[in-house]
Amino acid sequence: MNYFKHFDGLALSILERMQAAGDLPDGIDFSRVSAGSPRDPAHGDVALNAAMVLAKQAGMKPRELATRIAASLAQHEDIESAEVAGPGFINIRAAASFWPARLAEILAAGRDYGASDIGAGRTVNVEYVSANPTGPLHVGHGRGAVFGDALAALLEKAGHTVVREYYVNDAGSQVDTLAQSALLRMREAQGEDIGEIPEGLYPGDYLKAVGIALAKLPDSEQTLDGARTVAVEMMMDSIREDLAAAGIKQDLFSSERALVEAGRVEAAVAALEAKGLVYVGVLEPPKGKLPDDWEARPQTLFRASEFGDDTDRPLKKSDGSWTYFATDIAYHFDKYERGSDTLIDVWGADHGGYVKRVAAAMQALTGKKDTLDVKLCQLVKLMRDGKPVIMSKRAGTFVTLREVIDEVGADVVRFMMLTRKNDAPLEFDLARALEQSRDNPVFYVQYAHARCRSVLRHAEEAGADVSVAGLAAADLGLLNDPEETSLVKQLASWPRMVEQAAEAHEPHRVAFFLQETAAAFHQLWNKGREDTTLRFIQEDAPELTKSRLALVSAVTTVIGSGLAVIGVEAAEEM
RNA sequence: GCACCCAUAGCUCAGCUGGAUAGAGCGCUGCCCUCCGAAGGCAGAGGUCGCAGGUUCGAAUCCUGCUGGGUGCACCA
Repeated sequence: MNYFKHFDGLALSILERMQAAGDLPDGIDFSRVSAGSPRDPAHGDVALNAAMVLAKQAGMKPRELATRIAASLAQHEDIESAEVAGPGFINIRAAASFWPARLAEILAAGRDYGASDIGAGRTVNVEYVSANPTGPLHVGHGRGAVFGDALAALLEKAGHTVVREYYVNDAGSQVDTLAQSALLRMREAQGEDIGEIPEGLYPGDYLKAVGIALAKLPDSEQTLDGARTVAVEMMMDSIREDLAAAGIKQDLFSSERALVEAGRVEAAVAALEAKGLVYVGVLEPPKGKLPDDWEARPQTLFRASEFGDDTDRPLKKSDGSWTYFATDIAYHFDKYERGSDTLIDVWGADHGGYVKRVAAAMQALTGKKDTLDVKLCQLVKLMRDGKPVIMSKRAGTFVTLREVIDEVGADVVRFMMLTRKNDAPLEFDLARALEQSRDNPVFYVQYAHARCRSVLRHAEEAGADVSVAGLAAADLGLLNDPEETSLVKQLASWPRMVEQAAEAHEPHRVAFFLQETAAAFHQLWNKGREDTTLRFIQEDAPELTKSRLALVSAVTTVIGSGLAVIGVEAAEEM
């Protein structure tokens, strides 16, 4: 249960009753009424803004209205008190039984705790990674991969049906370059001295294996077409291995080539044409510094500027073939027509300039403004002990995702990639990621979980029943220390976190929530060092011990549930 | 020149879609191991939320204009 929504609902039903009784005018807008947490926990458990938001429409003073709402709220069995404070806040204190009930809920739900139905089964398509099949994944791809994967899991937890998709750019000139590079490696494999790899071809050693494979094929398949197929297949295999090593799961690998061959581009452009949004024209030269080879020429254009883009955009190249943009329109339209009403693309920040035109095309085709949400991931700066790791594609020393995973492990990579919001650059320090200290968020969260497990093991050795069923039988009302209640509140806010992070498409919030939860637990733990009556295991008080073990168990549940969204294993021991 | 993103403690960053006295970590100062894991925790110092306006009961958050940084800017993918 999202308990904020619960109290929100209580308030709304009171407001509706007041309206029915004529105490509030009809047609009043309740949509801005919402429950939040009070700045100071001493104020109560939940703060309600209803009176301040509605005062003007109701023609009443905020505090006056608040007093009346509060009086009704205080009647409810879940509410111990409702007090008016400040400019018109209603501070609600939940009934004594409320928090133990949340704890019981956590224990009963297990790892599913936090699941929500706000998605209502609607289908969301999350497209991520989609790296060109021309080489191994690098660290930047890794960020998008983790982000997309965690977002997909988050949306699923919030009740959406999710399609996790990878768009394979297996058509176009980059793949031709790949094929040519592979053919060169084939000649190398056949014993020819190929010397330096010419400028414009891919120099990476990873293509040697492709060359060897090509050399084994019959002559009839040692063509550009054959090389294209083999190279893309082998590159995708290696990418899939990298993804598997990172624990990234994708349901669908869509082929650009297949899309083009199925005539989807013509269909999408025809759909735009039917709306009168395609024409042949000459674009203004770009402002500022002009490309050397710029020349005015007539092109087939899409009226992107009518949908918020800066200029109209070409659909055809000068040789008459489709632009990448045209196939991309077709691809996005295809995803939409396959039944996803929301499309999320996870891109590198270097594609930022491309967002508007795709969004424009989607708006033109669907008539809706917000079907597409593009999440741009900023650069990952790889560090070691505070010093940047030198990355250079030219020198062949660029760091692959695989290398980083091999060094620090997939769990660490996944967590670290979510310690910044997607639109901020991320510094990833390889040394710090393995450090066992407060500095290292992955460790800190894992440590909290391991500590909990350790307590439960100790209790079990001492003969306590730490099974979920055993703990559920505990008298959870015995947990009345403020530190304990505040930890329960933290745990109980997980369902709301899931909903908010899912709505905002921001999986990093889960990583921060986990750190806060871990901190709340470590805090309580250390309280027990100073005040022995606060320790979880009280030998002379088995009932109290049981209820405290239930709390500890709930901590493992919530941390485990959060880590599952990120795709990180919860540690039993460190 | 234009578009998008960013600007919050000395440093690295959160900030619940507009709420009350803006929060963590690192660093600094002083503390806490006879103990279920000190691989942790407590307390203190540290802020004109880049600047200037605007919107309203209320702005770090929304709008406008600046300043400073990042990214990208015919037909490439």
